[in-house]
Amino acid sequence: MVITLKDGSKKEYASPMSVIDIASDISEGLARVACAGEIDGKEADLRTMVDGDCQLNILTANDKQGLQVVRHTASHVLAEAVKRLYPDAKLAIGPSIDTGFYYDFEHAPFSREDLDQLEAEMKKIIKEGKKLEKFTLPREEAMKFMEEKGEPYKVELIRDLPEDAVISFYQQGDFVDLCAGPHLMSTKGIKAFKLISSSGAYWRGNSDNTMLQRIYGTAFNKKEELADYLEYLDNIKKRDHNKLGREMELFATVDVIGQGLPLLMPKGTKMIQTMQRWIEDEEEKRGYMRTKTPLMAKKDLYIISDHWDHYKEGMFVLGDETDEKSEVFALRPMTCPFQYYVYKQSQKSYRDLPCRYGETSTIFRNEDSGEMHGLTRVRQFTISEGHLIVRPDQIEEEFRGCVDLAKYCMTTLGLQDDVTYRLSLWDANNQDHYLGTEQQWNEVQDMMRTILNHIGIEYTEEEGEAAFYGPKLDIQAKNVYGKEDTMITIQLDMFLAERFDMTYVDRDGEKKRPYIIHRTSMGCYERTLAWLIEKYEGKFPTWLCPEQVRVLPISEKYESYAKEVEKELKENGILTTVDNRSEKIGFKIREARLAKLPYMLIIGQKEEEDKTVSVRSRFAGDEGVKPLDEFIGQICKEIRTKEIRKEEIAEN
RNA sequence: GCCGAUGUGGCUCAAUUGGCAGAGCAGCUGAUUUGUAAUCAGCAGGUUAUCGGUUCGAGUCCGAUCAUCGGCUCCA
Repeated sequence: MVITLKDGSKKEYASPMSVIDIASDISEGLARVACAGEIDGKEADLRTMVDGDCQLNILTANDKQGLQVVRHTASHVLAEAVKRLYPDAKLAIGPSIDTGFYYDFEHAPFSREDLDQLEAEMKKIIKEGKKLEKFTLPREEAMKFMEEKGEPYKVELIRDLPEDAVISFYQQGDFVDLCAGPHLMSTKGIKAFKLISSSGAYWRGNSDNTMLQRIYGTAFNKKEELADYLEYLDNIKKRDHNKLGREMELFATVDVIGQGLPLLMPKGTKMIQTMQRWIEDEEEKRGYMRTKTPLMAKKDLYIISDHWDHYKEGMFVLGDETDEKSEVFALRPMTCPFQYYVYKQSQKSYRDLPCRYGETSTIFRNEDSGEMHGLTRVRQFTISEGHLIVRPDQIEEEFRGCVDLAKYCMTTLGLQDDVTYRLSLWDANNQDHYLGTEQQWNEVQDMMRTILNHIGIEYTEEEGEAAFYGPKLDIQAKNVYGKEDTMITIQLDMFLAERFDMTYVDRDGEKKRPYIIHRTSMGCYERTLAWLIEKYEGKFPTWLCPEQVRVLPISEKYESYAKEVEKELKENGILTTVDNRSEKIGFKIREARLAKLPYMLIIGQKEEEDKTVSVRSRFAGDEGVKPLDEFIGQICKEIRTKEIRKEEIAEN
C-alpha cells in the first residue's frame, strides 16, 4: 500500500500498519508527539490499522484536533483520579470542549480542595505513564462489563448506541472507560493541565434527570501555553461588563428591587438614550411608523396570540387566575399582538403594504431565578422592536431590508465582525410546541433559506430554536467568556395573521392574509450596552460616551474660563463636565483616564499669552494647544459621523 | 428551577479562629493655586445582606430568606 503524507512524500508498506507505527517509521520524534491521525481527511486513532492506499496526516498537540485528543485523554486521567480517591463515584461522560475538557460524575459536590487533591492524583497518574490500550466488546458483553463495574450511566450509554455500533473501551492500568476515542498512546502525553472549576450538570442535559457533578479542566501542549491561558482568563475579567459596567457607574442592582432588574445609572442611561434616538431616527428614514402601546394587557389578548398556552410560564401574571370573575392581566413579554391591533384599526389595501411598525418596547419576562446575569439576562428590558405586515410578493425585499438595517446598526456600533448568523428552525419531533402544520413549516423554512441564499450571508442551521410562530434568523454574539446570546433577530411568521384575523384587500378585491416579519434592528439596549462595554473595555466611541470631554482648569484662577469653555461645548451638544477640585492637574488627569474619557481639555495660561486650551485625547495623547473652535469642529464631526477609531477597539 | 461558592462603609480588603468592627482609596471640610499618573491636615461614613436561633458574649457557629458569582437547564 502507498501512504501519501502531508508534505506530498510517499511511503510504501507491504502489510497493514498502525498510524503510530507509520509515525515511528517517519521519525521517532514525530511518534513521541503524535496525538492522532487523519486518514483521507477523517480523524483516526493512533492505533487504527491502515490497510490500503491513503492520504495520512499525523496530528500533534499543535493541531487543534491533536490538542482535543490530549484534552480528552486528560479527562480520562481525571476520571481515574476520581475513582482512585472516591471509588463510589459513578462515571458519566467526559468530552473535550473548546476550552479544555470536563467529566461528569455522580458524587457529592467537589470543593476547590477536592480539585487540588485530584490534580495531585492526576499528576501521579501522568507520571506513571500507563499505556492506553483500546479494545472492543460486543454489545451484550459491553453492557455486562459496565454493569459489573457498577457504572449505570455507561450501561445506559451503551444501550442507546445504534445496534451496529462498535463499542470500544480504553484501558490505562486498572482504569477502563467506555470511549470512542481517539486517545494518546500514554498518559505521559499530557504536558500541562489544570482543573478549573466544578458545578452541577444534569445527566444528558435534561433537567428532569439526576444532577451530576461536572469538573471542568483544561490542558495544553506546554506549561507556558497553560500559564498564558490562565492569565488570559484573569485578564478578560477586566472587560466583563458585569464588573466594569458597575465600576463605571453605568448600572447597578439592588437587593430589594430584585433579580434581573438592574438600575440604569445616569451614564448608562445617557448611552442608551443616544442609541435610542439614533435608531428611532434611522428607522423613520427607512419608512417605519412609530407606535406606543401598553405594557400590559388582559389575558384574553394572550389567549388569542397563544402566548397563554405557549409562554405563560415566562410571563408576569397580575390578578388571580383561579378566580373566574376577576380580571387577569399580564405584563407583555413581546409587543407583537399590540401592533397587530394597530394594523387592524382600519381596513388595508394591498397598496398600504408593506406596513412597517416600530416601537421602543419595554417587555417583561419571568426568567427562572438562576438565569439572571448583569445586563445580558434580565427580567425587564427594552428592544427596538418592529413588525412588518407584508404581502407574499414583498417578503424577500422586506426581509432584505431588515437584514440591511441590522447590519447597519452593528457596523455603526463596531460589532459587525463579532457575530454569527443562525437560522433557527422548528423541531419536527416536538410539533406540539409550534403553531401550524409540518407542510407550512417546511414551506416557510424553505422560503427563509432561499432569501438568505439570495442575500448571500453565511449561516448555520439549528433545530428547535424557532419561535412557536415561525423560524428566525438570529444574529448571535459571544461575551468575553464565550457565552453566546442573541443580539438581533428577524423572524418570518405565517401563522399569527390568521389567529388575529389580519387581512388586506388585494388587487382582485379578495381579502388575503399578510405575512408578518418580526424583527429587532439592534435588539435589546441592555444587552447591547453589555457587548459595547466588553468590546471597547469601557473606552466607547466618542458619540456613545456619556462624558465626552472633561474640562480641567490647572488652578482656581482658570475656573471661570473653564465654565465658559464648558458652556460653549454644551451649546454644541457635547457632553461635558468641569473638574473643579483643588487637586493637582496630574491627579485630575489620572482620574479622567480612569473614567476612560475620550477627551480632556486642560485650561491654563503660559506666561503673557492668552488663556489656552490644550487637548489631550486617548487616541493621540497630547494634541497640544488648540483654538477652541477647531477642537469643537473636530469633536462635533466625530460625533456626527459616529466614527469609530481603531484605538477604541480593545485588543483581544 | 437545579448544584456549588460568596455576602464586613461607595471600592479593595483586615479583624490573632466566639471576646471593644479596623485600614487604604473614594467622599466631605479647611489649607494649598498648582502644567500632564496621587499636596497637606482634619472630619464623617458600618444594626457586618435580612430575619431568627445557640451562647455570658456572634462579623465569626446553626437555620431560613434575599442578593451576587460560577455552571446546568431555559432564553432576546
